This record gives sequence, C-alpha cells and structure tokens, in this order.
Amino acid sequence: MLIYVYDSNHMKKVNESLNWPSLIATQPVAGLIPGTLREVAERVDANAYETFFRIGDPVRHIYLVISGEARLIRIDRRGGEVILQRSRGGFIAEASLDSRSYHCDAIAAESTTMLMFTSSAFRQALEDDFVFCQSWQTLLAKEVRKLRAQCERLALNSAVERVIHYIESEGSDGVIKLTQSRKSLAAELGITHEALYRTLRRMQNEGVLEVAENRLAIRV
Amino acid sequence: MLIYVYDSNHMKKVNESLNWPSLIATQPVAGLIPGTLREVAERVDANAYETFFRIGDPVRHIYLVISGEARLIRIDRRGGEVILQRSRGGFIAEASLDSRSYHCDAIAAESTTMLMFTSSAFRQALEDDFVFCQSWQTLLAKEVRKLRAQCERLALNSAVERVIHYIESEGSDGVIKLTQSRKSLAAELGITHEALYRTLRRMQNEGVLEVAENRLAIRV
DNA sequence: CGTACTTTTGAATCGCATCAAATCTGGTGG
DNA sequence: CCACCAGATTTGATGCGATTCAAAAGTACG
Repeated sequence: MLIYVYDSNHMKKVNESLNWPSLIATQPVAGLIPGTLREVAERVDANAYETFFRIGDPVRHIYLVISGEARLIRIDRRGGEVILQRSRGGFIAEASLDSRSYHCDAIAAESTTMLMFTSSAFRQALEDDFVFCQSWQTLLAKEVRKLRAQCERLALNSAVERVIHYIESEGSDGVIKLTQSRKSLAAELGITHEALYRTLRRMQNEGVLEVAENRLAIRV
Repeated sequence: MLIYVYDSNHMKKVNESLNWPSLIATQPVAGLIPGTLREVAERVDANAYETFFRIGDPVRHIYLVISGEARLIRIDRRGGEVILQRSRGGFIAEASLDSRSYHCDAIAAESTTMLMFTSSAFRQALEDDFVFCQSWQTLLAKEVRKLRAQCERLALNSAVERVIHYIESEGSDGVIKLTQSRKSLAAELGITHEALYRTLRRMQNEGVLEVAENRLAIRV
C-alpha cells in the first residue's frame, strides 16, 4: 500500500496570467468566479498521489479542479481507503469553507491542475457578491443530492445492486463511462476490488451487463 | 411491514398566529427566517407514519420541523427502508429547493409539527435577502459534512465499527443519547435490526460499550 | 527493463442477512 | 379495566456473499 507523502512543496505554483475564457470553456463552473476572486487565483499543478491537504489542517485555501482528478479520502484503521468525493472539474471540499480545519485528506488521483484561492478572499467574495453567493448555494445543494444518492447506494448490501445503482444514478440510460480504475471504483462503492472484479465478471457471464474497457452498460 | 398511506389531507393545517419568539427558542434555526417568509408560514401537524411528500412529487413546499421527527426515506426493491435524513428540528430536504421534484419520500416518524413554506416564496426570499442566503448556505455546508460522515460510516464493513463511528461522530465524548428506536438506528447504520441487537449485546458483554435504555457509551 | 500498481483468479473464513418464532411494550377500544 | 393488536425487542439456526490472504499475470512509466 502506498503511503501518501505530505510535501506541499512538490506542488508547483505556476505564475502565469490565467486565460479565463478558455478556463471557463473547459470548466463552466469557473464562470461563477467573480472578478475580484479571479485576480487572486493561483494555478497549482500537483502530481499523481500528491497530498495537498490533510485532515486537521487549518482551512487556508479553496481548490477548483481544472484538469485531472482530486479526491477527498479517509484512511480507516486497517489502511483501507474510503473515497468521500471525487472531482474531475469543479470545486473540491466545498463544505470546508466554513470549517476551521479539514475533516479529510485531499490527494491528486493523477496529474492534476487546480486553481487555488485563499479561503479568506473566497469568504469575502461570498459576502460581497450576492450572485456568487447564490451560485455557491446551488452548488452545495447539488452536492447534498449527490451524497444522498451515495448513502443510498452504500446502504445496499450486495455488490450487484451497488453496481446497478451506480450506473443508474451516475450514468445515463443504463450506460456509464468509467473515469477511474476498477480498484478506485471498488473503493467508491464500498467493496473490495476483488469483489468488484468478480461481480462484473459474473454479471457479464449472466448477460446482465456489457463490460468494455471503460464502459459499463446494463442490458435490458 | 407497514405500508405508508399517502393522504396529505390527514395533515392538519393549523390556522393560528405563530408565536415566533417561542418558536425560535425551541428551534434556533427558525431565527434565520426573514419577516416576509414568516408571514406566509403555515403550521402543519402530521401523525406518526404519515407521508407528506413522495418521490416524484413536484416541489411545492419546504418544511421546517418544530417538534417530533421527519425523515427522508427510500424503499428498496425488497421493501427495506433506507433513512437518508432524519430531522428533529430544523429543515428537511433542504436540497430539494432547486429541484423540480422530490427524489425521496418524506414521513413523520412520530407525531410531528412543522412549518410549511411555499417553495416559490422561499426561493424569492433567498433572492431578495442576502443575509438569509448566506445562512442557508452555511446550513447546506453543514449538511454536506454530515452526509460525508455518513458515507464514511456506511463504507465500514463491520457492525461494531459502524456503531463506534456513529457514537463518535454523532455523539460527544464517546456518549450518545438515542432519539430513535434501535430498529431505526439499524436502518440508519445500514444493517438489519437483528444484527444491531446482537452487536450491542456482544459489545456490552465484552465491556466495550455501556448500554442503557437510550444511552450508548464507549468504555475506554 | 525494472518497479509499482492494477487486474485477475483461487481457497478459506467469517459476519451479516434471512427466516422463524417468542416475548415485551404501548396504545386502542370494548 | 382488560383484551387485543401492532410494532419493537430478542434469541436461534442456516446459508450466502463478501472479506481476507495469497499469488500470478498484465500494464504503465521513468
């Protein structure tokens, strides 16, 4: 098992003027950021497996994923990894904004580029800019709904049901393109990777599921 | 298994002027409600097991629990009940506000009194009142953190660990006062009620847990 | 071209779900 | 007041499915 080394000095701050129109084209969420915040945004590049904050750290920054993937995780006592949030574009750890310290670890799942805002500037912007405040609210509400769906999924007690629920709630029309390794998917579904491999195989054999490289499709 | 009958006519609308100071004393969250919304609030009394909205229903109202308990639930295909949210004071289904229709069922777990606001008035208030918008945002962020904790708990794969996690994250100092039946707690923990009874018994026998009527305490 | 990680399969074990049934409890109506 | 009923609590027996441990083959990357 990999031990994530916490060394934020590895994270490269890229000091170049940001091209907002193209950022917004890639990540529409970036369009919500008001001008005052744009001015203080810093671009940050993180390598795969790099930790950019840890549980207990004081909340000093807010991150927006531009490319790659950032994750909130928790390591349980046996070393198992629980994925609490996976962001491939958009904010990560939004709810930390009004906490003193982070309540989980954040890592880059692959080579990842993010925008970094100081949390104080961010809070200030939310106080000053009504429209921004409203968008932020919509974003949080969406996260709540997503998490409820995940709780519902984790409450199912068979691997088959969790896979089906995942495809139906995260994909569309019974089809989903996987954006992660199966091992990661297993962690997100709350089962071991072995169980997931076997489940996919069995469902495929029974003709319930089409399994391609990175595409899962339920057969009706 | 009880079948919940959907008959919102049973819900009693109580047309008496609301005493806001005393409401706020009971439920501090009510203090966030701006004056314009207070004027249109209606008090509603629901009996135990009464359903007050269903999955798929258009979102027409927002509810605030004053006394009793309201729950968001989903019934899986085998008739099992999954508890998605439990509110004993404060809002329920906050995140539905910017959805077209509800994504789960809502029932009163016991005799429950709520305030009801039309969602259009509520949305309007959020648009007009900056301070209210900010409080709402804080509330949603809190809900996100709570749900993350629940996901983390449901990802644990032993009943003992879930019980401990529950006590540590929902209680304080290793002690929790239960506000629900054990059967309900089991549903919230994602295990069967039999498994929970046995787990509590075993933990008690091993001296890990003190189990009183409605009080669970971890022994160090 | 070695190293680290993922994918895959196998075998043994263990815990939870499931089905069954008895007791207990609080509330309702005769 | 008591009989009754619905639901909660509790215990038992059984089987299945996921975890766990082990190991081999595949793959990506510097």
